[in-house]
Amino acid sequence: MNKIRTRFAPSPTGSLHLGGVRTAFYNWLFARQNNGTFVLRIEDTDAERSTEESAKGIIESMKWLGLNWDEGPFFQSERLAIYFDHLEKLRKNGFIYPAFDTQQELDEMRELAKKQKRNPIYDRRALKLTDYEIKQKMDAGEPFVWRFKVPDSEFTEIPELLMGEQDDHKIRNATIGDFIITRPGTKNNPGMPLYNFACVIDDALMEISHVIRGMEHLPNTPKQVLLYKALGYNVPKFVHLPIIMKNNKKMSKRDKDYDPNFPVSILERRDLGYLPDATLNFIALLGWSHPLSKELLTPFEILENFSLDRLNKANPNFDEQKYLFINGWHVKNRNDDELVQIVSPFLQKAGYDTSKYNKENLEKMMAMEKERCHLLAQFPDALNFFFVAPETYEEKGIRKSFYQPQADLILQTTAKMIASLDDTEMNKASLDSKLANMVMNLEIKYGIVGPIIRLAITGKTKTPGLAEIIEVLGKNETINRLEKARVFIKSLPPLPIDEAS
RNA sequence: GUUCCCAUCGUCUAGUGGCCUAGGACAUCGGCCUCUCACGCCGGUAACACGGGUUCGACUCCCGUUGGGAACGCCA
Repeated sequence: MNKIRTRFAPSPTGSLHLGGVRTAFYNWLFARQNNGTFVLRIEDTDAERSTEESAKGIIESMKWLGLNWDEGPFFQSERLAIYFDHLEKLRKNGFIYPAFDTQQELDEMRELAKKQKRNPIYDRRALKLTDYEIKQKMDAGEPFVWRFKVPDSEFTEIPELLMGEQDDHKIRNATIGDFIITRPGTKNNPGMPLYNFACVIDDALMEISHVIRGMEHLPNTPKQVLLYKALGYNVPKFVHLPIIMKNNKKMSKRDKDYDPNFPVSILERRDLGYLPDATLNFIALLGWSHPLSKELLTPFEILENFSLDRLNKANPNFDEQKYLFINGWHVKNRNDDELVQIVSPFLQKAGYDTSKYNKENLEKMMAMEKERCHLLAQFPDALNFFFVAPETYEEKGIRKSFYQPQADLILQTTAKMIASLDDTEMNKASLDSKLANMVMNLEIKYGIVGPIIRLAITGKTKTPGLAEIIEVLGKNETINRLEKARVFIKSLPPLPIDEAS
């Protein structure tokens, strides 16, 4: 059996998007799983739209995701000589012909076809040109493109593994039309190869065994099959993946109509605090399922269980809530020290001085918040009180807690209790019992005491447990904040009568 | 419009003729846990688009209808 070789072949006309990630991932999985080879190829024959920056972004994205490739990255712009050799071969063997039609003529043809309610198919007018006419036009320097002459045979068979009938499906050649394989050029200045042409040559030369790509390429496939055959190359197997939908239309990088909070660009997701493993996990599930329906998976578990015959054919819908949920799961399954590494940049970006705390305390913060934060970008807000003492207190909390008649007493008692602690008692376990003791002696319910202390030291009503916060915050800082809150409470105006109840 | 593709809870899906009074997950709604929030746990609501066949039997096979999507570029 021949070796499995797959490829990911994006065009560098923008950042890598989530749909592309799935294509890349499936190709990567299939290659890795079969001990095959995964090739990265940048399809940059469109000089106008391609940018070096995009290519770099794609490569950076692939690395960040951990989708390592074995060969490449190849750039099509560096392989032009190869394409022109093949062009010459096709020309010699009579598979292609030059067409001098102008843009306007083509537009008119399309217009007419639309009016006649049929598919716009080239009418082969250029084929009627005599050799003499062609020579004259070429010598005169008229620009032309090369068109592939679709054979008269009735069908083109596509070796498609996923879509369509179980048997290879067949496309009627009459519906294909003589397609263009090069951009306009002149006799001495050949035009750049077009997608269908360059792609086939590269896939053939790189001995790609399985072309796994989005469904939008299905209509290109019969043309490409024809090209493989004309060139005398083996036709690979094709797998056309259903299209990922968002709000009932194709999720696309060209669609400028999307919510900036939910970017399609993978690098932008990374900057929002989505994890590579989570992204791969979520995206893998858009069209594939684990044999035991497991859904929270590491890349390794996906690799172990992936198979082409568990692919789904219907277009999946991109569900942000599920992506977020899966990200949250991966966040809370990270080790605390790993989290310190990846979360610290987010804290620093928010202006917090992480050097205020040692590694151990930073890890404790991660432990406190990792079950609460689904995105890395949520950590700064969640941990802000560790870096900045509260300036204000949550309005709701003030009414509910600080207006309690015993509030000042509670804070005073807490401050005294903390002050009495020696360093060996500044840990979660003893703090928990000291706090419980104190509450017992106070003869007030923890449900009242807790929120008051919490508000005083964090300014917030929703935080992790008190003991762990105090442990990390330290003795002096905690006492300072308690005293500051007491001052604040004393300055509080009396509660309006109608709210006093 | 033409060609092609697709069709199970709101969403992602399991299901390859009897195991299905259709399973799981997200979301949602109750409850438990609890110093708050979150996590976690328990439970509820919720789907085989429709119509014909084939068959002893159809979510599963066939045909049609309807619905959705993609392509129709001298982009990839």
